[in-house]
Amino acid sequence: MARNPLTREEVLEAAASLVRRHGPAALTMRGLAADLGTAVTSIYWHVGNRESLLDALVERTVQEMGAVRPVGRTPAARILSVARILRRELRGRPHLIAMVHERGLTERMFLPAQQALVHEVHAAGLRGARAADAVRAIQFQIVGFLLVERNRERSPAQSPAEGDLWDPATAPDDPALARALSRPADPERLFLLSVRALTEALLARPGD
Amino acid sequence: MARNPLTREEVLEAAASLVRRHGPAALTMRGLAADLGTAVTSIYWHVGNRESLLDALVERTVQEMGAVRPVGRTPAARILSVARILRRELRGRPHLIAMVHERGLTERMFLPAQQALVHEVHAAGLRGARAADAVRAIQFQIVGFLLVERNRERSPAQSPAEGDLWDPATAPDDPALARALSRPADPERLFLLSVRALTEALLARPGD
DNA sequence: ACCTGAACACCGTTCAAGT
DNA sequence: ACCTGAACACCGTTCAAGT
Repeated sequence: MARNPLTREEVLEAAASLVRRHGPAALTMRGLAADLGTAVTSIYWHVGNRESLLDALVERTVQEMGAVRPVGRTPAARILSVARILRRELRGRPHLIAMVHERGLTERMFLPAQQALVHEVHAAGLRGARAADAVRAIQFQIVGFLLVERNRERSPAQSPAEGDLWDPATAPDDPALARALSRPADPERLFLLSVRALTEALLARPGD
Repeated sequence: MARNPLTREEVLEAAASLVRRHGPAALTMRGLAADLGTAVTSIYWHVGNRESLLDALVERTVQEMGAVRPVGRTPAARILSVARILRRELRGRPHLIAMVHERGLTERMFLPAQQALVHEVHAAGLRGARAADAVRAIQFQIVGFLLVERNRERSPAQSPAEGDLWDPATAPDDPALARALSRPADPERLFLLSVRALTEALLARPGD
């Protein structure tokens, strides 16, 4: 029955794996103890309580999102690459990202990306308060889009579906638009299109 | 001890009030029963169980978000007014909106707004797939921004704070930018600025 | 320093019984 | 048709006791 002494790291690892696979609701202290083959109360010795266990998982996730390396020739292209990188990272950890969001740490998670954006906006020639606005607008745009997209994926069958509302009868004067809106959106395309449009408007804007 | 017979509507009202004030975690079946002065089990007769009670609250919220009346002279102005209206509505029900989001119904909640956006984009001269893209990009932008903003508000003291990262030592070549980023963002200003910039880029873009 | 089982207060839910 | 209390299985957490 002897087993290596339990470590905090083991607890976190098992908990993270549980959350990754089945979401935070599936993480019960008793279930986790069963997974680890220890008494429930041992876990408390290592991580305090459930709340601080979740905090630790969130903290881990925030750290993991730290690396952002923009690529591309122009500032606009490099900004777009930041968007692309963030999208990929986010989509790999849906439950953990949701937990970061619930805890109000979404912004902190994106600070490294913000630094990258500052650099690019600066390279594009923006300065001062105008540069700050551009950085924040793009940051909000990227993060916001990804939150909406995640929601859409997890979403149950929608009723009424977008399609039901946009059949030709509702918009008789533009069947192509009705058709486009009744098809599911391609999120990646829409994402890149949106970031590109916003970036263009923000970088092009001259001083007033 | 006689009291009017409990109704489903009463249960929903009491539950909604509880959630509005203290969030969904504060809604326990036993606590709700105590508020209503009935046995816990009566509630089950009226609403099934906790899950479907929450579903009903969410459904209510989605319905309440139905009315959108754009105002303004130009399509761009009217789109901005839609954004403004949505922002106000959302901010009045933070907990309920979070629940809508958790249930993956954010999109459905915004269908009326989508219809309004279609109308405006159409008035601005966009047609077909291009119009559909513009509508969706703006919709994602608005919804996403509001989700991020809500997160920021609920957020605990951030460490490191934005300010810590953007002190003059970090960005020595643009003190005005460092200063701007170390001040808290003004969300309303940033929101309107972002929507305006994106709308401008999307409406101005000619066919290719 | 680390682990354990027993116990506590709290959940949501079911059910048989009442009127 | 509507309400009730008792009971069940499940939580997170504490604590005194072990090694």
